[in-house]
Amino acid sequence: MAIDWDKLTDEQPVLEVIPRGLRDATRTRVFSKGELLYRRGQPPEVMLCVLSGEIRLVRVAPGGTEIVLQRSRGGFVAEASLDAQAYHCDVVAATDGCLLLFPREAFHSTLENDPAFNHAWIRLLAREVRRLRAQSERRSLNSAADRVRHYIEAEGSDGSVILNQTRKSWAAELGLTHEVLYRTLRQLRESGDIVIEGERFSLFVPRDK
Amino acid sequence: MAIDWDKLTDEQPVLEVIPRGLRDATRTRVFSKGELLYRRGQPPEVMLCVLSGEIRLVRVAPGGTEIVLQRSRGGFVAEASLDAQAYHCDVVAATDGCLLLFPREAFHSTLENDPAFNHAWIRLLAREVRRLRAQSERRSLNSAADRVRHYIEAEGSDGSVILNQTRKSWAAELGLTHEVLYRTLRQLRESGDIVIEGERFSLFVPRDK
DNA sequence: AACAACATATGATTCAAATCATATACTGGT
DNA sequence: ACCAGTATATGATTTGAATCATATGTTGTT
Repeated sequence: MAIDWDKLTDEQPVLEVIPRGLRDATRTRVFSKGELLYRRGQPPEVMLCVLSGEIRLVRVAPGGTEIVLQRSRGGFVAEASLDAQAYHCDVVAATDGCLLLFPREAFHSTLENDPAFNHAWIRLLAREVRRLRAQSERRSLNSAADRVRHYIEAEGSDGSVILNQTRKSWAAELGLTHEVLYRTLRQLRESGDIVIEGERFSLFVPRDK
Repeated sequence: MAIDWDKLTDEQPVLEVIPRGLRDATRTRVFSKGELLYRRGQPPEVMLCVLSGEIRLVRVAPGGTEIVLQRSRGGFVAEASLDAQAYHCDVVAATDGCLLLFPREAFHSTLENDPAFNHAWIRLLAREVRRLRAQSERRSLNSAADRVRHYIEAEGSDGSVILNQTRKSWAAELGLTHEVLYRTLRQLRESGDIVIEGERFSLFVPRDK
C-alpha cells in the first residue's frame, strides 16, 4: 500500500525534508513488543524513522544486564549507522509500533545528489545536537524546580513555553519522576515563580518597579 | 601568525575534517574569563571551535538568573548557528582560553563544494548525536553505580574503557559530584563488579561456568 | 453506558546523592 | 626545593528525589 506522506509529515514534521525520489524508495515496517529488529554486527541496510511505539538500541553487558544506548518514540534513530560498517548494538522493539525504512543506498545517494536535502539533513542534525546539549545541561541541574525553569527558558521563547506532550512524558524528558514534577509544578505555581495557563508555562516576570 | 594545524589536529582530532582551503580562512581568538564574545540577536559570522578554556551559550531568564544552554571545553560549539539568522543566546567565556573562528561563508561554501568535507561533517554531527543520546540515556539512570557501568559499556568496547580525562571531569560528565564518583568506584572495585587498572576500567566478566 | 488504560494528583516513607569538612597526592611554575 | 592550584580520597550530615500507596480525572473503545 502506498504511503500517505501528507499525513505522515503532519505527525512527524522532520519527514518534510525527505524529497520525492527517496520517498518512493521508502517502506514501512510494523513491529511488536519485544521483537529483535536488527542484531549487533549486521551491516545496516536502512535508515530508521520511528512513527509510533518505542524502539531501543541496546547492548548486553557481561553480567547480562541490558544497557540502553538510545531510545526513540518518534523520529530518526541511529543516524550514525548510515556510515557504520555494522550495527554496534541490537535494535529491539519496546512496544508495538511502526517504522519507516529508508534504503541506505538511496539515502546516501540522495544526500550526495540533492543539495537541498543535504542541507536540510545537516540542519536537522545540528538542531538535534543543540537540543541534546541543552537537555544534557538541564539534567546537570540537581533541583527539580531548576530543571523546570531551565526547560521553560531554553525550549520556549521569552520565558514561556507551550507544552506539546503529557506531563508524564515531560517528567521523563526532565529526568524526573512524574510525582516529583507534579509536586514541583504546584510549588512553583503557589510560590508565584511560574504561571500555568492550560499547556502554557511562563516564568513570572516581575513588574518593573 | 600562521596556525599550526598539525599540532591542533593532534589535540583536537575533529579538526582533521577541515580541508586546506577552509584552514587558510581560519583565524584564532584568545578570550579571557567573563568576556562576552557574541551577543544574542547578532548574526553569526563565524563557526566556533574551542581549543582551550570553557565557553558557554547562555540566556538570562526574567529573574536575572543565567541559563546555560550549552558549554564547551573543546570542539565545535553552536553548530546550528551556521543556519541561524541570529544568535539565540549570548556566548560568554567561563575561563581564559582560545578559539578557532571559521568564517561562516567559507564554511558554508566548503560544505557545498567539497563532498568529502560535507560527508565528514555529516558523520561528525551524527556521531555527536549518538554520543549525546547515550549520555542522556545514562543520566536517566538514578544510581551512580549504574551510570558508571553504563559509561564503561557504552563508551568503551568489550566492557572496557580507557578514561581520557580526570575523574573529576568524568564525574561531571556522568552528572555526579566527584565525591560520589570516588566512593562509587571504590565500592564497585571492592565488590568486584569492576576492575581498575590505571586509567582502564573494565566490567568484571564472570568466568564461564 | 460501561470499562480499561492512562494521566493527573498528593501523601508518607526511604534512601542515596549532595553538601560540607578535611586530608593527602600530584603537577607545573618559580 | 618550594609553593599554589588542583586532583584524589574519605567521613559526617542533610536534603530532596525516588518509591510506594492511593485516589480522582480523562480518553477512547466496545
